[in-house]
Amino acid sequence: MNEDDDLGALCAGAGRALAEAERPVLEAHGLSMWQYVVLSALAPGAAPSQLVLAQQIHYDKTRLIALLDGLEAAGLVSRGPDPADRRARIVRLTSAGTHRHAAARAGIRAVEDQRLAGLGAEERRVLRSALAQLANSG
Amino acid sequence: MNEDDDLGALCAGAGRALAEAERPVLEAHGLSMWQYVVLSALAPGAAPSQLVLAQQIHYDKTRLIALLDGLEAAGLVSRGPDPADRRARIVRLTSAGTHRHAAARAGIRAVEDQRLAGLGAEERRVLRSALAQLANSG
DNA sequence: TATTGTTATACTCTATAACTATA
DNA sequence: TATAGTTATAGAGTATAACAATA
Repeated sequence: MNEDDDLGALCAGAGRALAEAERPVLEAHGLSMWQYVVLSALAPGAAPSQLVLAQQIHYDKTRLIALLDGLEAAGLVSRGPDPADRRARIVRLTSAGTHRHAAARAGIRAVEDQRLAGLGAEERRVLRSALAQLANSG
Repeated sequence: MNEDDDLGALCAGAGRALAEAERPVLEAHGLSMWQYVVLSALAPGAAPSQLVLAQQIHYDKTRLIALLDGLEAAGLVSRGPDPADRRARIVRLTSAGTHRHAAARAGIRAVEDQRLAGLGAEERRVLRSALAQLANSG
C-alpha cells in the first residue's frame, strides 16, 4: 500500500498533514503560514530585496507587499532603502521578529519530531536529503 | 543547508518541483492534475460514491461534480446508480480510463525515477515509507 | 529602455448556503 | 430529520496589466 502511490501524491499528503498539524502552532504564535515562511527566509540573517525574497519563497511579488505590510505593522520586519539601488527596498528581521520566529520554530520542530516518531537518525537524514534533492532537481 | 529547513518546507518544495515536472507529462496525455488524481484513486478497481471519492482525494464534493462531468464526457469514467442507496452514484473507471491512467502513470514514473537518480533502492524505500507515515499520522 | 515597488483589475480556485431526491 | 448529489453564490487566493521612481 506504498509502492502503488505516486511520489508526488506522497509528498502532497505529507505536506498537507504537516501543514494541518502546524497551523494551530503558528496561530498560537500569531502567524500565518506565509508569514512564517517569510520569517524563516530572513532568519539566517539574509537581507534581500522584496523581489529576491518573493522568488526565494515562490510567492508573487505583488502579494508579498501586503504580507510585508502586515509583518512590518506587527514590528517583526523592517523595510529599508538599498544604498546600491534606490528603487529597491531591503527587508530585514527585527529583533522581535527574530524572537517570534525562534519561538514558532521550536513549536514546529516539536510537531515534526512527534510525527517522525519511530524513525532513526539515519532514516531521518535520508528523508531530508532525498526531499532536498527532489526540491532542487528542477 | 539541510538541517536548517523545516520538514514542511522540504515537503512543499519537493511536491512543487515534482508537480511542475509532471504537468507537461499529464498535458501530453490530456489530463489535469486533479483529473489524474481521480483516475489514480479509481485505478485499483475501487467503485466509491462521489462523496467517499471526494474525501479520499481531499477534494471538495461540490467541485468534484464538474471534474467528473469532464471525465465522463471524455469517456474515462462512468457514473452508475448504487443499488443499496438510490441517492448515491457509484464512480468507476471505464476501460478507456484504465488505459489512459496507465499511460499517464508510466510517464509520471519516468519523471520520478529521473528525479531520484543517485538514490539506492533502500534509500527510496525509506523515503516512501517515511512520507507515508507523515501523511497518515494525522 | 528596462527594472523595483506599487496599485488596480480580472481571473481562478475554493468554500458556503440552498435545493431535490432519497433515506 | 438527515444525507447524496447538485446548483448558485460569495469569498479567498492568484495572476495580469498599468503606473511612478529609478537604473
